[in-house]
Amino acid sequence: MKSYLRPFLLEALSALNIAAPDEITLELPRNPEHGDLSTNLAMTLAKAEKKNPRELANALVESLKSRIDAAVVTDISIAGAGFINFKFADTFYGSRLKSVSEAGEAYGKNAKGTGIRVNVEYVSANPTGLLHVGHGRNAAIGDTVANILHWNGYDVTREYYFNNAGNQMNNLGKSVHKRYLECLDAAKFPFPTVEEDDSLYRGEYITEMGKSLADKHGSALQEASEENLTQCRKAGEEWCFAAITKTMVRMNIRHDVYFNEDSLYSEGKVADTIQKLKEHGVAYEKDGATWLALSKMGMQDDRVMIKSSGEPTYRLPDIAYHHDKLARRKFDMVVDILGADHIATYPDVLAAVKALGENPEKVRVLIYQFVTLMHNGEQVKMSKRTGKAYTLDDLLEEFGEDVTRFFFVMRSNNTHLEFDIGLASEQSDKNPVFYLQYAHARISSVLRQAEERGVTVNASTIAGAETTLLVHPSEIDLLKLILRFPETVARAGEILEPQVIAEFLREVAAAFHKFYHDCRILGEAESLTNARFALAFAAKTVLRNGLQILGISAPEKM
RNA sequence: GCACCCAUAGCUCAACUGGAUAGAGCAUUUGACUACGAAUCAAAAGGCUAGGAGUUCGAAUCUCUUUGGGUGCACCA
Repeated sequence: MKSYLRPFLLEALSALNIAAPDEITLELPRNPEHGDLSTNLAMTLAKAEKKNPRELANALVESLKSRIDAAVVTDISIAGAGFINFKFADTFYGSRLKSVSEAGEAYGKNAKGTGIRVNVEYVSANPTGLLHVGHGRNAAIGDTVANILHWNGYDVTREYYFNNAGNQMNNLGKSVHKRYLECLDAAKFPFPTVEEDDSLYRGEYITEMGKSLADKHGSALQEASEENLTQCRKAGEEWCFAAITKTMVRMNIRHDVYFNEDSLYSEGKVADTIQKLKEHGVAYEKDGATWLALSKMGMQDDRVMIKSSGEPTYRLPDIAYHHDKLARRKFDMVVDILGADHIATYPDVLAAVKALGENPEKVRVLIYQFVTLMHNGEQVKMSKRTGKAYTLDDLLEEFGEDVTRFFFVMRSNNTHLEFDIGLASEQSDKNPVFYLQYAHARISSVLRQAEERGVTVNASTIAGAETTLLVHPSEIDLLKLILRFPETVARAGEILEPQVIAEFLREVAAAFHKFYHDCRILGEAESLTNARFALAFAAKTVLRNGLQILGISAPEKM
């Protein structure tokens, strides 16, 4: 609809000698009495043109009426302070249904991002343990955003920044070694309590690793030498990596690139970065440490990049990593998915990237708020002390990948997410995932029955259908939604919010259920049945494609 | 103490980045299966968008401020 009107609006503007604004906003009015689309063009231009908005609107409407086919747009009117409202003919929607069958599995895609290489980095959990619930939201958002960008035509690389260097990894090695010792002789080498050493990892998986090392090597690794600790660390890293990828696969997620942090060191990129920062005058030495001069870049305090001990802080490899993505690998756009606890860290990195001559606007940082697990109205606490926490695997085990993924993206990124365990396990109308899937299964069921009656419904059904027969309000509502899918994908691609897709699909499902309730499909006159087959098939296409973007299955039966 | 995020129906959240009468789901109440899946549909009720001031044709949205939550403020990541 919008794409139908835009050219006419541009023509009308130029006929009136008015420069077109960058963006012509066309909106769906909340109130259906205001027509099917509306624009505030006259109001936004009134000031610059020094005209009364309504006067301007009048001129525009006159000009539009002479250009637009009255059989397609049945009414163009002015309302309120100067809104121009458009009313489309009911038959217009049906006539556009062909676009669904022509595109098929690609319906909803656009080519906006053609030729633009984008790197989406998500999950990126340290290989020091199992993925927990928070990582789940990161994973679901990241993967869905990657899908959304793909549907917008971008050339997408899915990347996992594998944080396998640094202090946390050493702590992992130490923890495994202590468990290993405990396994050899618990009396002689008791595992330290939290009070004694709070840097240790305490999950059961550490004990498991210690045990397997003890089985394999006996007492050979007993000495806490660097060599032995390295071996423990390696074993821990491998174990965690295997566990993490397994969880990802289960969630229907496959990264294209696992970028190892330690490669930044081994390939000299960290050293190179610090060198370049110094050349640009934004790094200096003080008190035996190397600092990033953020105060020179309009920020408050300088921060340490290399500690006086010689170890880098997280900041330095992060800068090197982003510089690598932009300068060496030349991505046109870089998307980072970060939890709210990292909100204060990325401006440093962006400032440094800018100092290195790259455009920080190429980096889009998506911050998501935390997840609280709720059960019977009470918060499920996670315990650091015992190392026991609800893992992502637990959720997948209990609810399956569809429900888990959906719950993580059904709220906008920037709102706290309540993951209601009771609701997720409910296989009923309360559970929004089933609502969507049920609509898809219901359509599938009808199409199966058509098949039994010797009618195969497919894309050519739409091409051959008499769509002018689709005039029931429920049919029109469903048609409108189906046709809005491409612009919804485009919008999701602009704001990078998966929730937009989830909410849209809920609307489509609701419109289908209502249509199904109000209008019979089977057993009507052949032409009407066929038209409704076409509509149902189009709805199924939208649901299937949309669910695919969310990484959720579209079942034929439930 | 300083910075960032948030506050919308009883609960969980929307509101197309400034548009017209703020919308959904759940919960509550009440209706609809002798025809395609009732995991569905329909109806009712529910609001001074936390409080206050400002910006303009127009504010839940932008600015300031008060209150009440979250997060971060290391030579941790």
